[in-house]
Amino acid sequence: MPEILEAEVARCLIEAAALDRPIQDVHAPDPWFLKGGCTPAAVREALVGRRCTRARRRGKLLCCDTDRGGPTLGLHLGMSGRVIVDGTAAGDPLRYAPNGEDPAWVRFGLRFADGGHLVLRDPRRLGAVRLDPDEDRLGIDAFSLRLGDLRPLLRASRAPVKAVLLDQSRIAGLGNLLVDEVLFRAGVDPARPARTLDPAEQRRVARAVSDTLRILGRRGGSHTGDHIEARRPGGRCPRDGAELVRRTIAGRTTYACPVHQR
DNA sequence: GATGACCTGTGA
DNA sequence: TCACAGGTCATC
Repeated sequence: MPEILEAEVARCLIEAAALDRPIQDVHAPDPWFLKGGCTPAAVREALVGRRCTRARRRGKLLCCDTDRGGPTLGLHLGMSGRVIVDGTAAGDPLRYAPNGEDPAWVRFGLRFADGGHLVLRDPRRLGAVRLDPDEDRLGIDAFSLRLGDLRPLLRASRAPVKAVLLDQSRIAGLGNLLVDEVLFRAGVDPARPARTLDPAEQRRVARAVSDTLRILGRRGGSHTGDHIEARRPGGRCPRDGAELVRRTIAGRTTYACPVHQR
């Protein structure tokens, strides 16, 4: 599913292919998909005639600024959303999500005056579009997370370390798969109360976040982790061969190695 | 901070 | 036919 890596790929696609093209029409066939109280008519009114000037990202949220004082268009991919510009989709096929092309899955689109279009396709309908999203509700972007940012977050919480890493208001961008991969690499049990991590473990987690984003980013997304293939009942740890333990932590399915994640 | 609802395609 | 996947939000 889309996490920060998929969002970044989508941002790059928008930046490369959708900026500075006048918006001629807005396609919003699914009012439910529009959040923050806006309607298809309001979005059309706000965007038609403008151009996107910049594509930014904070965590998993895509922000497209528009010209002449227009609103920022916020796009969220939910768990199955993909951005498509002129028929080209960003990134690899998604795991746990359909990858077909059913037109009914198009939840939102911009048609440009030149005839091209930007589309958000989301079979599961858990994505969202809104105008002027509140970006400050999100914490520090995971790409810029440093040990000095992470340490106080961990020290301040009795919740499982996994819950802290998943909390978008503290660290923006990490989803279920990336967090499991990070803790796998760091050798830390996801259920450990965050504040019980010692300085060496804090360092390993901070390092694992940046390593994981860099390495999986190069490989092509959050579904390319070392840990992912073992992510099934009976799966074995690729590091030491132990059978992974499946639990629910922070409300999410969690796989961890009972031998080296302590 | 934890839990369940939201939504729907997939695979058993 | 049904459990399950998961990001986010409302509610406890």
